[in-house]
Parts: sequence; C-alpha cells; structure tokens
Amino acid sequence: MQRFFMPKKPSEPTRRKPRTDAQRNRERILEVAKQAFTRSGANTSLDDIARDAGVGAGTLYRHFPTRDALIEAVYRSEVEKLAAAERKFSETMPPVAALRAWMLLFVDYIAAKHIIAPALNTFVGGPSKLYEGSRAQIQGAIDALVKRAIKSGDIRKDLDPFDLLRALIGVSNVASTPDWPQSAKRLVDILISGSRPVK
Amino acid sequence: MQRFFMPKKPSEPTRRKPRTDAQRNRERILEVAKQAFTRSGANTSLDDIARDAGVGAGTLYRHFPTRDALIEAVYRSEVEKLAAAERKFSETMPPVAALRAWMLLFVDYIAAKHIIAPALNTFVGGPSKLYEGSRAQIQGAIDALVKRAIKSGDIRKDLDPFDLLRALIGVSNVASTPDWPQSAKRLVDILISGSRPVK
DNA sequence: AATAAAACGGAGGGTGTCTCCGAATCACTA
DNA sequence: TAGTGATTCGGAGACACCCTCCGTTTTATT
Repeated sequence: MQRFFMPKKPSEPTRRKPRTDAQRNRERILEVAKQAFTRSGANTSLDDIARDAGVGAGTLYRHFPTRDALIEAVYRSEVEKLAAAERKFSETMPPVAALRAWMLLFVDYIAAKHIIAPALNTFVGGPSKLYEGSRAQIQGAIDALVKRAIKSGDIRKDLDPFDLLRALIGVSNVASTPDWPQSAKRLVDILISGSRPVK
Repeated sequence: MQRFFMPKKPSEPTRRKPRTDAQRNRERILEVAKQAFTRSGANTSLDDIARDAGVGAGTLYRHFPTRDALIEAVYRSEVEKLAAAERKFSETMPPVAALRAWMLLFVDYIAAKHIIAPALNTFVGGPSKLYEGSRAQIQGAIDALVKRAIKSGDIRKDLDPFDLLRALIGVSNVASTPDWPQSAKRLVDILISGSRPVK
C-alpha cells in the first residue's frame, strides 16, 4: 500500500521526536525558577535552582544559556496576557480609556511579579538582543494603543509610545517605598494628562 | 604654668587626629573607583579596584563596607551639585521653569555618569538605608521646587514630588536604546504638562 | 535488540566577595 | 627622639556563584 510521507525540506533532514525527559526537565526548571525568583529576587543562585529542580547545572544551562533567558521564559506567559489585554481593551473601550487601563494593568502585573522589572530593561552598556520576543510584544501593544488614541485626536500627534513605556518600566524599577504601586498609578494619570493635545 | 585644656565631653573621650595614611588611601580608592565605574560600569570587581589603588582588599572594605557605600561616596559631589542647582534655579527662574530646568539637568547628569542610576534605587526587597544621605539631598531639592510651583498655582496641588522623582530615576535606568536622553527629555515635558492644574 | 543521537549531571576551573588577624604604621607623650 | 599603644594595613583564604566540559545515561528509532 502506498503511504504518505510528510514533505521534507532537503535542507532540514529527518527531525527526531524531541525527548520526553528533556521536556519534563525544562518544565520542572521553569516551575522551580518561578518560585525562586518570586521568593528571593532575580539573582537567586542558578546552581540552587538546578539542584531544587533535581537536575544538574549543565542541564539548566543547556535549556537556558543565560540567566536572562531563564527569566524571560518564566515570564513569557505574563507578557502574553498583557498583549491579550491590549487587544481586548482596544475593542471594548474608547481610545484613551483603553490606553490608561492598559498602563494600569501593566503596573499591576509588575507589582505582582516584581522580578520582571529589572529583566525588562537591557543592561547598561549596550542594546543587547535579550528579551527580544517579550519586548516586541509589549512594544506592539502600547504602540497600537497610542496610535489609536492619536488617530482619535485625544492624544498629541508627536507622542512617542516608547516614551510612555520607558516611564512605566522605569518607575517599576524604583521600589524605594512600599507604596510604589500607588505612585505608579498616579503617574499613569500624569502621563495621560500630559499626553493630551495642547489646546 | 597653668595650661589650657580643651573641654572634653565625658561621653566622647579624647579624639585622636585621624591618621594621614588612612585619609590618603581613602582618597586614592575614591579616585580609582570613579575611573573604574565610569569605564566599566558599576559591577567592576572591588578587589581589582583595591589593587589598582595599591591597597589591600581589607582596606577598601574597611573604608567602604559595601559596594553601594563606595558608589555613593564616588557620586556624592555630583549629588551636591544638583542640590546647589536647585537653589540657584529657585532664585533666578519662575517656578515651573525652575522645576523643568532642574529635571532636565538631572537627566543630563545621569546621562553623563550613567552608573549613578542603578545606584539610586534601593534594591528590590525592602527599603534599605543605603544612599540615605544622597537621596535626602535629591528629595529635598525636588520637594522645594514642586512646593514653590504649587504655591504659585502653576502646578496641581495634589502632586507628589516623589512621583516625578521616581519617574526620572526610572527612565534613567532603562537604557535600552542609545537615544534615551532624548526620550527622557521629552518625558520631562510630558510630566510637567501633566502636572499642571486641571482647568 | 541494536544503534546512534540527544540529553544528563556534576566535578572542576575561573572569578568575585568579604573576613580575619599578624604585621606595619602613625599620633601622641615625656 | 624614643617609646608605646591605638589604629590601619594587606593579602591569604574561606565561601559562593558562574559556567563548561565530557564521560555516562536515556531515549527514539530501525
């Protein structure tokens, strides 16, 4: 009987089914890392995380070559929720309200998982390629929100969406007082108000 | 012959003149640290700094028990310049203009000595006592500026000065793109504009 | 069951932090 | 100017973390 063959690109020879233990370890590491980061901040020892996950250091580093890669993986789902929220707000709310709501949500997310904040800014020194994926999602979200608000005429034409984003990420980094979320939310309104067109 | 004695507080017994080598070493360390931080960022090896200063690690740690203490000491003079600028601006410019000018200057200072930025926010986890002195100076400066602007009626009554400060420090941390100073300056105007009273 | 690709794991080398304490240095006194 | 005790120096060393390397083990596949 003639059988079907999946078409293979010649450049990509037969792909093997990924090993189940690899997948399992990857998830275990992510699980442990999430707890560890939330508990003890973003510079927990990676060797410790590996041990708690019942895995050798080598395994951890093979899956996540850098600390940043691990952090990004841990928070990828949160970032996707933010991106989803953008779409929903854009459909159901007037432009400026949507922008404001999203910014507040952003603050909330960072307040909950405070570790994501230092991870969001690239390190001093140079624009690295880290967090490429997550950053693109976030940037896409605020870009869409601001563009819509500009089009509606409720926001200055010359507003750079990333300016807002930078401010948001920034305040989230400064955790000098326990009430910083309130401060951040007040700031959202200042930013919105300061972004309206000059009359 | 009867001699004079300096009156001594009993609680504070005779103070000895500080040793000259201690003073000299302290200054040498500061000098080297300043260069090292500016050149290679804020996580240069402290042992390296000690060696470059021709000093043992113990000496460095005795003078500056933590890395943060050293950083603060290095940038204390810059902070004092900022505080001085506040006084000058307050005397020579109208309230809002003074506030704006100072904020822009703040951005410039951080742009020049980028290391001060990560040093300005307390670490995640809790409000530590680090940078107590410097932070007080900066906070005092913006507090004065905002209070004056509020009194003149050009700024909302309910504006918290520290909200602005947080935003400033924050954006300075996010160095994702090489043009962040421009972004920061645009943001200053957004913040000012958003801080005006609602009509 | 045999085979080879893929993943594992942990020992180990490199680097950074910070302490500890005998040795060296200095301010003060007579 | 020499003596002396307080103060500071210095660097070896204990510890922690990062990350790699490679012999061993597991797995998908034939």
